[in-house]
Amino acid sequence: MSNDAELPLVLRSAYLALHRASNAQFASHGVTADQFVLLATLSEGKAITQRELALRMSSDPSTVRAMLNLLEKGGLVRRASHPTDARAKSVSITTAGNRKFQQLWKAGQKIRDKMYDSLDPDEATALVSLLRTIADSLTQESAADLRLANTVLG
Amino acid sequence: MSNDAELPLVLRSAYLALHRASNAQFASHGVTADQFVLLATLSEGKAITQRELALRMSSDPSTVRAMLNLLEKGGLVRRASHPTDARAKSVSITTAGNRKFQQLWKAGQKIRDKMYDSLDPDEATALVSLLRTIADSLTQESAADLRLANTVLG
DNA sequence: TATTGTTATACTCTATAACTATA
DNA sequence: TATAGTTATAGAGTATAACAATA
Repeated sequence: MSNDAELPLVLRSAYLALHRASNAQFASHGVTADQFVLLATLSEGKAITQRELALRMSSDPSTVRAMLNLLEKGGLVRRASHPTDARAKSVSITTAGNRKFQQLWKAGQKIRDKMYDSLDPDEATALVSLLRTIADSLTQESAADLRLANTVLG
Repeated sequence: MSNDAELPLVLRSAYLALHRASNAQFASHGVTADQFVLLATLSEGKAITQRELALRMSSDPSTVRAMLNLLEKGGLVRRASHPTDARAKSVSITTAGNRKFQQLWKAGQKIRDKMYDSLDPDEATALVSLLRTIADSLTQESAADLRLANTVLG
């Protein structure tokens, strides 16, 4: 195995460390790390569709639905019919959900502090920027992919 | 939500993009992204215990066991009794496992290329280093944690 | 006493495919 | 024809606790 593997592997181990720490921190609140991300995505207040929610939190509609079912049971989230598109649902966070999110945000401060304290401010900025670049490189269809798609589709 | 959330969220989205791309790429080989990491960890050839395997791949013994059961069924991995510690198992990759790993390595090249091509060489180096720092900050017990443990334990 | 691994168990996230109802 | 969401279903990873064997 060449050292090309370094970046993927360390990306994985950094994320898993974050994910574990978050789950441990949120467990006593009855919420998972991924559910926290969903609540955070809704916490700005605007109602969005399930599809958009999935997109924004790097998930997929089927997974989001399973998560919403759990969160709705706990009264943290609400689904209403969409005002203009009868196919769509309009998902929003409830008052209880917002209260829960505030608690979770506090509970997670220790974790964010650990991460940011380990870096200089400019390093943190650089890291965010580099991670965004990586994420984009993996989600954008490459030129080669598009050529292939055109070939296949005729 | 303050912008403290940026780093955790972009770390998550970069990792999930990598994880999805890897799973998609490896699916036709009948292997998951996480199983690939397990095989990669064993690919250096040396037999290690399940506990050490779990540690090295940022997993836990129970999960590793479930994964080994799957991989052993496929003949990619082998468990033998440990030479000096009768409690432990000695896990190693089989010839078929190594062959599979070579295929997976090739199949994953496209993904690694996408990541590395999006960065300057020095940016890639910096990113690896920063991610390592983050991962360490989250796995090391903090001074505060240790003080707490001492208090609790008396 | 502490540690390695197993067993049993449960839950969350993930994902695909077939379906409906709308657009 | 394409899209939003549901349903059914399956599998993979995660994690905890109780246990046996061994250190």
